[in-house]
Amino acid sequence: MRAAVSPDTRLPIYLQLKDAFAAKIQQGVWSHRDPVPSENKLAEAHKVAVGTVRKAMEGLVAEGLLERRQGKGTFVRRPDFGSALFRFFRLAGADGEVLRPTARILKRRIVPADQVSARALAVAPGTPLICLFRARCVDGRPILVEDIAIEASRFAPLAELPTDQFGDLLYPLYDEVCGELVVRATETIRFDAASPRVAKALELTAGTALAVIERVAYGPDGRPLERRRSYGPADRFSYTIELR
Amino acid sequence: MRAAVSPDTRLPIYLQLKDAFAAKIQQGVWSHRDPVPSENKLAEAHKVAVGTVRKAMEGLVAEGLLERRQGKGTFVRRPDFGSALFRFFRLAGADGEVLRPTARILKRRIVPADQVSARALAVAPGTPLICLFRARCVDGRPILVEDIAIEASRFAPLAELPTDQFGDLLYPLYDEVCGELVVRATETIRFDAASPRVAKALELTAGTALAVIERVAYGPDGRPLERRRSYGPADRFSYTIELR
DNA sequence: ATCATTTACTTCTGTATAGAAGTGGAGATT
DNA sequence: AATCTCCACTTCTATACAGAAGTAAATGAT
Repeated sequence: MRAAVSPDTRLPIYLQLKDAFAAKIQQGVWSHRDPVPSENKLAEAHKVAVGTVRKAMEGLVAEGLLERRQGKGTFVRRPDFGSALFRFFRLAGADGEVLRPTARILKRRIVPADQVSARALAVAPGTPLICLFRARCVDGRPILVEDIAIEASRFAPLAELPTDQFGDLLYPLYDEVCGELVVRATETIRFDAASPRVAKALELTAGTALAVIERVAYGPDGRPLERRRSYGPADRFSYTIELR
Repeated sequence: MRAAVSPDTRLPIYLQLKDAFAAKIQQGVWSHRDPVPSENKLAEAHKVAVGTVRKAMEGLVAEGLLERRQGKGTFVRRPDFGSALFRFFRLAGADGEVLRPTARILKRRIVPADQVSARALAVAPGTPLICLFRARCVDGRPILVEDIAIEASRFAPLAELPTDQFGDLLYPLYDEVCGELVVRATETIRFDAASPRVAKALELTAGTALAVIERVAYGPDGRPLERRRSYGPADRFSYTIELR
């Protein structure tokens, strides 16, 4: 979120602290299993008052990077976008149970980035990308298909890994196999008619109305890691937001 | 958001304060043009420390009810949903200028609430509702049409007011003419094919893909005030969200 | 008259302190 | 062995105070 390149004196201390803490989280110095150092320890270590540490923490909590539990400690919150996409689509079982969609890689190619992908991923046009075509299924029926593009050099292991070993969730894979952590994403929703390729994968007829969700996922340093276009039938789409 | 019916002792002071302040905003005691009382004044008035007032304020700022400006004061932020709908639709002028859509009431009826409307508005089925059919236009061309339902008893003046005097924005009208203030809303997006009635009003052919945005707007006491269904052409629809 | 300074307000930052409240383990009691 | 109490730790609430920094108007000098 924050650039955090400059040492940033002249910024308030609590903001400097916040950046410092954010960096620790990004670099994995603060893991998500055990608590981060206590407010007292941090205050002492940085030679500031506890209240200042607290204020820095509060910012990170508000941004969703940290989570506080009274009596226990403060923990790194690891975001889980794995199932986030399915907010958009009604796929509750008949009795309202939570359905765990499975994933299958239909195709994997390595291609040079075109103009659009290059800009989305902030790389030079022509940079080699790993492009995945993936289906998300419930009860064996495809609900969603996705075009995924990641930079080949950052995700080299995924160019070789057998596609049937990718598992259902990509972001944990990115983390474990490539050391790339997704902390943030933007999504844009629009509507379109199904192309023959997508229609076939979704077992629909071409021209059917689709919801298209275009996501760009960012790493802790703010650089885009992945571009993903998800296609699903428009009549299953439903999304609620809250305005103030 | 908060129920705030109970006097709520045993809650932390700063939360009680927050509720108290929220009530002041809702009731219009704190207007949106001049600043609310300063932290010092409020602390003195409520016999608490300034820091406690501050913390209460911070909550309201986070919720978007207040806005602080250093050196000047703290102000009530009046939400403006008037143009919010148009976040969803690309209607930038060729040169990126901001377009001010106009509104025209096409039809007004008073009908008893059906099951769905009744539940959305939290009234008994059969309660008289004012139903408006409205078009939003840019350059004289309809971009959006809306079905609007409000409780006739709460909005009685609008049953009589000539429809050409409604103006372009409804919420200010609700406030000024009926004393009903919208502070919050939820919107649900889905996709559908155009019915003949809507298609005609939008000057499209029936069956065209539409984006349907269903909004329920709430007053300060948390009661639903308005139910609104907006229809626009799907190919102009585009919406971006941020995930964390 | 115009410009600079002071003054009086506001919110913002930072420190220090005290005790409440939740959590979990060590040790005593039953 | 099971339960209870106490203790050491955590975050949370609340207070008090000092000075920084932004804003705007009154005041004074040129």
